[in-house]
Amino acid sequence: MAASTSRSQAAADKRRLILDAAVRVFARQGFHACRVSDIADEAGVAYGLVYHYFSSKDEILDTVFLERWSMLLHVIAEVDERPVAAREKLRDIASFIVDSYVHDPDVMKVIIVEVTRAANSFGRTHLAKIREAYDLIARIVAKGQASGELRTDVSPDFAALAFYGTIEQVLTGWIFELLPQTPRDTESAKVQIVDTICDGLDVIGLPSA
Amino acid sequence: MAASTSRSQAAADKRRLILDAAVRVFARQGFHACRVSDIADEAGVAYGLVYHYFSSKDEILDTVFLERWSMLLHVIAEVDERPVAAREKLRDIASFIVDSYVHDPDVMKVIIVEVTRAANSFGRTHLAKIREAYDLIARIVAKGQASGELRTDVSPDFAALAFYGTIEQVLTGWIFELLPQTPRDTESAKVQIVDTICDGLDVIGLPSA
DNA sequence: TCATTCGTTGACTCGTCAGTCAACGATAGC
DNA sequence: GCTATCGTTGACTGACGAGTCAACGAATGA
Repeated sequence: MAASTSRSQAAADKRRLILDAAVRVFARQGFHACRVSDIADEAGVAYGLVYHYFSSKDEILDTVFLERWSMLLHVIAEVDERPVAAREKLRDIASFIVDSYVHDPDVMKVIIVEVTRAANSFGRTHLAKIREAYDLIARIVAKGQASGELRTDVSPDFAALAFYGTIEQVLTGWIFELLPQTPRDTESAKVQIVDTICDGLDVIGLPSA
Repeated sequence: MAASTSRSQAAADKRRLILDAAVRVFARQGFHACRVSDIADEAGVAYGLVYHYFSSKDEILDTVFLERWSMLLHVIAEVDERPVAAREKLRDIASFIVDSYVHDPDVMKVIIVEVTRAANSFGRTHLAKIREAYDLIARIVAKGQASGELRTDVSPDFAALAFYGTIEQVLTGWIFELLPQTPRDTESAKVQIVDTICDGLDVIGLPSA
């Protein structure tokens, strides 16, 4: 009847339904440990329908990762366009990632645990895409060094690794409940990440206090 | 005849042989992707013998991890005993881990890729053991804060995460060849890790140059 | 020399699960 | 109302691989 209930729209909704169910199942049981039937059950659809919308179990995870990672790359690139200090750019990126986790922990858990931190099995396919993020961050650092904001005795690549590594480690800490994650904690993490990294990168590091 | 060729000694050697072969296979193919028969083939023994020395495929990885991680915990605790500056302690720990990788990349690759960074599947079992390392590092930071060497506006737990996270990210970069790893690179990484983290932790951060 | 022990062998079993497929049924167009 | 389309169903298959087990044989000790 209405356009919103047309054949193709309903199909798109079902696809989304399966995708969202898959995220919950992957987050709960892990990609390898779960069965495709678990995803179908979680979504409330028949087993076969999963294969109507996706060609394989892998493709579901691919889709989940690419959807979100593309968003991240887009945000990093956009932040770098802004005419602000390098430190502020890094703060915005850290904030975006932390907020992404707070807003939807399951998706971030799946991306980190099953792709980013699983470069051996699944991440291998996406290594290039993951690397793009490192490179964009390294570029921000390089610009900061060129403008004299950041010290030059740490390579941009290394700095990007330390920056992203710290963020990922913090999210991992939350995911596995090694670190408290009250709204207060998640908010202060944004500051601590940038403070810790930047006061080691600034030409003259001064404690913020 | 000689004690070195006694029954029990020969058995211990075979066990070691299988363990070393498993490390190579895990590093090459990944824990999930390899078959137990691959390990047997690599070790040059019959399939069944693997199950004579280990009760399951999991137990092999357990053994590999625990052997090396216990060593790491021991070193961290020992370093903390030394009457030196916190920064020097962190430098020694970073050096030990980097040297471990340089000396035997396969073992470190397996531990990081299959256990440390796989907290969802396998690492879950070892979460407590992994956490011990964070806690020991956090204690070093806390002492450094108490003695006035390190700034106090970053929590020890957070600092430990940033420190270890940076190291792990660098090793991961080497493992997946995102980062150059000539002897010169690995040596300079030791310095860069500590510089990056500490000049953000020191009361007054000054570039080392 | 014979018997016992135990390291060693590899073919086999058995459960699991990704992916297939034939059939069903609701909607849309005629 | 009739037919074609296509979303939907779930039982089934085929491959794969962890773990078992019965039998073998080389040291050891009597």
